Amino acid sequence: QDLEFRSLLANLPENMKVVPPSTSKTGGGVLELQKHLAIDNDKDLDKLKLGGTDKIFIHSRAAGKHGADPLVLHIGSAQASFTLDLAKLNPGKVADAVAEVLENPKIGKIGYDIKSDMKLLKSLGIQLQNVAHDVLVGAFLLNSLMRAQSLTDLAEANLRYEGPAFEDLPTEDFMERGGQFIAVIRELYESQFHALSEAPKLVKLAREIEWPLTPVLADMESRGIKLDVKYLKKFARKLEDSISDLEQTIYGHADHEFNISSPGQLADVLFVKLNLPTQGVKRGKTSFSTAASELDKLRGLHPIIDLISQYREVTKLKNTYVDTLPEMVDENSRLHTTFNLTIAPTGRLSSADPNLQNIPVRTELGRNIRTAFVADSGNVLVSADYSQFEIRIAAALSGDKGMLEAFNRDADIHVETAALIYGIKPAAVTKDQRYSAKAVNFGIMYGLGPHGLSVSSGMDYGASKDFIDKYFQIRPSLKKYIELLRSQAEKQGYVETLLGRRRPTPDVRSSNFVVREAAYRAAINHPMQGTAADLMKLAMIEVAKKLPDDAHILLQIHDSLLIEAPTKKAKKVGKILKDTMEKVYKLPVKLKVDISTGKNWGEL
DNA sequence: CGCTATGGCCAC
DNA sequence: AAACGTGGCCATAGCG
Ligand SMILES: [Mg+2]
Repeated sequence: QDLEFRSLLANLPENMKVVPPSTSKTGGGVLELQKHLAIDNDKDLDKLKLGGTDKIFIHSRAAGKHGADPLVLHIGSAQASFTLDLAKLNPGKVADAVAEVLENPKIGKIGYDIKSDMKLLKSLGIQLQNVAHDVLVGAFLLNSLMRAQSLTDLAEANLRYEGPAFEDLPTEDFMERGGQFIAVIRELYESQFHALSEAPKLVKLAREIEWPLTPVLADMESRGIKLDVKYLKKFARKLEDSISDLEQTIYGHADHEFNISSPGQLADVLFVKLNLPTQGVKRGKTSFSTAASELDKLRGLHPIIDLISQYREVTKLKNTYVDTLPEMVDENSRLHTTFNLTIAPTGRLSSADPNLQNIPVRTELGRNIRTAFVADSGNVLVSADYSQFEIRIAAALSGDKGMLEAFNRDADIHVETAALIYGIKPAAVTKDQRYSAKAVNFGIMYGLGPHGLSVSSGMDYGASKDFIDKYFQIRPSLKKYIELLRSQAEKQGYVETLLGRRRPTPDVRSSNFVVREAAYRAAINHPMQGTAADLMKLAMIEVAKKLPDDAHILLQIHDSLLIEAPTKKAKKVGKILKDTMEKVYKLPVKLKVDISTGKNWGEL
């Protein structure tokens, strides 16, 4: 009915369903629909004609995750579009019909979330070449604060589309509206092409980073990483025993059973039943906080505190990782994450379902989970970590002489910072002094203030203020740089990374102090976190090009890459990684990458 | 039962 | 009221 002759179509044989060019009324806007043909039997595949074009538009749907069990492929040029019923068509014949176009590096591919299309095509044995534009990523580059990201959201916001949603459609409707999908993607592309013409840095960022990164991420997600499920199940039983013991001891101290995982019930036990002091303990909306930072203030007052901390650590590991990850492996015991490109305004990737960017490493107990991530037989895992990545970038962006000099002679930046602040020689810096300096080196990049430092360090407010003042005395360029960012956020309305990735800063003009200051801190952090993210992406593209065919990037964790490679090639791969990553971009600061190799991730 | 808010905590 | 940035996910609790 959108096209006004649905009933006519319904009475035609499938292969006669040719819809002529038309316009589709969609409320305020009008979609320019091209001639469209649905193909659901192999002999009609020869009707698929996309020749004589340098761009094609695609969109697809699969029943399974990561492109498994493909259902539909919409594919179109500026003149005509086609819908392939992949459930009915022979996969080999589909591949024969479309590979010439999809694998042709001279024909640019344009879509919405092309990474998903690429994974579907991979499952058909098709390696899509030449990502020319992704309207999801394009919209995000133009406004990285954009949260409404569905195709319908984009069409409504940019094309004045007011028709029915494109999401949550029965497959039948998804197929029937192929012409509309292609038309919306084409019109969003045209709209973004125009908008980007006024932001040449974003065009370059897209062309040199986001588009070439897309196939790299699709490969990483499709390949997955092997999990030793047996090992984790054994670890689960250990944790279970530990949890039972902790529970019984905690109930003993409380004199009754309660749900330790309920912050409300726990607060009741601590502050009412056991009468522990609430002075200096943070208040939440509902009750006194029982967060780890608050339990620290009560440690030593009662043996139950330490038990609760242990209970939290063990149940966190068991519920979030040990019990969950084995449920998510494929038939080859491999885990497939999804790397999202359009969540973090700084340009970082995020990882979800499962999140493989937050696998524990800090505690001995937690590191057991990393041990369960293993190389396939005959292979090893190779990790490559940028050392002090964001702080080095802070030095480069601010041009701070002291920091640049320290990094360029490979000094320990936290020791150097402590020595300057305390006015002593680096060799005389104590562990505590280094620890304080480290907290500030990191904190400054997040817009840390005296209050925050006092809360996290235990120093009083005055001492914290002195410490930060001294810090800026020894890093004057960094202070100036932060002031510049605050001013840019306010006067220009956005801040940007070295490569021009923008973050709009509307909230620095908020009348609410909390909202306004939070916006300034995000603005300060953006160029450092974002430049690191940009350079890591660039490194991934280069690494993927240079690795031998039997070595593969599996994961990216912001400043590190995890690679799976044949044991025999581990050394060679390590060299490629270190060399490529350290030289990724010409900066006034040296970049340093540490390489490590092992059979599992816990060894690295 | 699914959705949302809250408190909490894992990573960089 | 909060005071340190970027994420994702867990259990609990309340609601319709
Ligand atoms: Mg590191």
